[in-house]
Amino acid sequence: MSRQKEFEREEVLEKALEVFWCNGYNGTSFQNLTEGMCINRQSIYDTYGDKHTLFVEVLNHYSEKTSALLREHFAQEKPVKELFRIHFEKAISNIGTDPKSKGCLISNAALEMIPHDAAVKKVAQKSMDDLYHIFLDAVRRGIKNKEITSPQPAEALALHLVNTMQGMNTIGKTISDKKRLLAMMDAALSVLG
Amino acid sequence: MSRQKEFEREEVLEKALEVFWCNGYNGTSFQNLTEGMCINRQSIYDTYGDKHTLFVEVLNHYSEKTSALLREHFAQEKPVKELFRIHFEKAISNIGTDPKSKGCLISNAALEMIPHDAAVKKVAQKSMDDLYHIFLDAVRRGIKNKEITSPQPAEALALHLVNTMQGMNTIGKTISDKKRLLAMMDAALSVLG
DNA sequence: TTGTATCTGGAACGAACGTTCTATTATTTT
DNA sequence: AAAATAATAGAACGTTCGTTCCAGATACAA
Repeated sequence: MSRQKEFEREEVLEKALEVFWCNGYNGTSFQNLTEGMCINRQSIYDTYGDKHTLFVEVLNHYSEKTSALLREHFAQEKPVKELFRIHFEKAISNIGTDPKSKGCLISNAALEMIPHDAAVKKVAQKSMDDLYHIFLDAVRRGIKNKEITSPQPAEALALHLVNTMQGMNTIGKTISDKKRLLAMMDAALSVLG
Repeated sequence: MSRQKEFEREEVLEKALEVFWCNGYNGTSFQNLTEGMCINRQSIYDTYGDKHTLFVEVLNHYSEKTSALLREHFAQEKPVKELFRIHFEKAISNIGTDPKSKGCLISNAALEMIPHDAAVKKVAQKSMDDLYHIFLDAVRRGIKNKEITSPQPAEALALHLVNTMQGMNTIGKTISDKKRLLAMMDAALSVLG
């Protein structure tokens, strides 16, 4: 019939992700995209639609990828509290290391575009909900194992941990001292008992 | 000598604040500003300089105003844990009520403009540091009073509370269920002991 | 080979952007 | 009255934006 696609849809999507992640939505121009994605302007429109459509697809891709990784992480047969500790430590180690301190793409998009953008809000809600339920399952496991002794309900503990993650995304922009962040993490995790 | 200023510098600055708060920096056009500030385009340039200079002044103004209010709040002679509870409850009650869920202007600016904007980063760092020290003083008071029994160091507890505030700014964009947020707050505050 | 679809480069579109300039009117002090 | 500053309105600046159109080169299936 016809010529085949020469680039992998997903592969190029991740390049777009990188560009949006560095500059935000409004801060990213189409020229930034063509340069970063290494394909022609017209090919972007043909394959992904306009800028906003592309951005929403990028958000979805990012959300699904990070959720899958997180599910894998919490599927490990280790003590739940250790799994949380490892996860938070990873997040902290990214803060100072990442020279651009990009943080979480979804949170960045949420703060930049909600409440003006319904599509972005929908993705962000879904992503936040995924994160919440992964944490909630882990917390419930910890309670069942009697690892977690806090009298707080599992739902509240899970949401607290989600909140702690999101908070680190913000204060990581201005605080890069890992010792302080690790001590803070200890305090936040001490809730679990 | 000459004609007097007809508008109050600070008063109009707060109008600019409202506009930036609703739309973010990149999302705010100069036309938005002239309409929102109710003064002429040229008067803005004459009085506040260009868009970016104006924005930084707005950020500083907001930071100083909120810090002063917070200092007042924590100067009250009430149990420290109650003061924290009241403060967090206020933040939560703003989330659902505020139809635009604008959140904290500084955090929004931080996530939108850091790491590209050094001036914004500086203001955000100062603002975060102010918040931290107000919380830290309160925590220390609580420890001295033996209200706070947690073995965690005061610095870690204070940073944890700052982090919880910042986190709420993000998850408030997607979660408006106050019952869940209040339960989360209970979990976060339970760290204090 | 022919038809169909893909990729590329470049030009062009109208619109919006931040900013500057000019001209005019208004208000106050010397 | 004269001088100086403030405020207003409107036009214009050059850029950049997202988007569209076009023409030609390329690749593959029928």
